[in-house]
Amino acid sequence: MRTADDVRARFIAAAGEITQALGFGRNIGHIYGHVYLSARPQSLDDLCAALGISKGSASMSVRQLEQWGALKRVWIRGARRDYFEAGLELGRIARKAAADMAGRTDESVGELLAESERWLKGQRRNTRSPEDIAFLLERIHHMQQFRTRARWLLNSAPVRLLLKK
Amino acid sequence: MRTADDVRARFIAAAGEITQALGFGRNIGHIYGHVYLSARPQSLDDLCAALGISKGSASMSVRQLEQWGALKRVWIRGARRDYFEAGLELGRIARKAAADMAGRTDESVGELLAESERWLKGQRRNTRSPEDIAFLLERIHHMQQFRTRARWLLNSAPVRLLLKK
DNA sequence: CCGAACGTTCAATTTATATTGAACGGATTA
DNA sequence: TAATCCGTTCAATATAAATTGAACGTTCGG
Repeated sequence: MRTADDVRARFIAAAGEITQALGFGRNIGHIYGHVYLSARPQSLDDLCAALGISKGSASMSVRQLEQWGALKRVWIRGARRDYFEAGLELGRIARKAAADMAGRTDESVGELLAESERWLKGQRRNTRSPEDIAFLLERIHHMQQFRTRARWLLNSAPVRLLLKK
Repeated sequence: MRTADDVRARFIAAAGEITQALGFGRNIGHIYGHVYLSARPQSLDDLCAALGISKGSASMSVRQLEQWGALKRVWIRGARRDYFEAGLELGRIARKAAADMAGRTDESVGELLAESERWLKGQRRNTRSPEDIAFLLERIHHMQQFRTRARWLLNSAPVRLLLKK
């Protein structure tokens, strides 16, 4: 490690590996890492030039990062381009990214569980395998309980504390 | 929805979509869903037959699920096959899966940050751009603080409470 | 208006990842 | 010891996802 840019390069590469391992491509991490270590706001073209990525990818990645609060658009007087600087509330960013990931699925699940429960309860009388129905009901309830606890956790004090800032 | 197996099928399909969206393939979710809704322990061949997946995939998936505590091996008297039943401590399972995901990267990051910090501190005197060095140091520290807070959160009481059971 | 500068979109492509299935080795039984 | 039954491994393949880049619409400046 001989220059400040070496520090940047390694940090950015590591950020890319992390976001890749987490299932958002490399570019997301590269972009955030680059802006995070930039003292001045960066334009889309800056990102493309600095990281060697396409404008299309930069545009889409930037939007996702914005939704997480990881990038903020800043307006520079009399400039036509958009500029971005890094959001620094890492906890909140992590929370939004995680919610983004989990949320893709979660909504439909509640409905599925409720519907299954309803049907199973209706079957208890007229089935030839009441034990099986009872077993399934038990499992559905078990799963619903977990979902309740998980929701509670997300609203608990310590979690909120970390994720505010 | 006309039979108990319809309930199973939809549950299993949903589980597969979730694990897929989370970046572990579909089979992981299918397998756990199937065993979770099975009253009796399941063998590898049971899984292959019920889900239409290969033995290789079943073997690998089962191992990962075991590491998360999502499946437990049970021995059945005088049987040569391995049998599996579902672990029901969903919180703990989720935690381990998340740790598995995050942990792939985390270790090396601490080292990278520490090394960067060391180098930057050594440069403060003999550089031509002291402001840039100072800026990078600030960001590195900011990131380290977040990591500290995140670790603290994972050991906090409410999180432990949810994840025990 | 016209032309250039930008950001966005999306089909095509590349890249990464999950999944398969044939080959292998250990263990059990005859 | 040979034959079979199982689970595992890993190179090949199939599948999913990220990334590109050309085409497009909009906005701004001249």
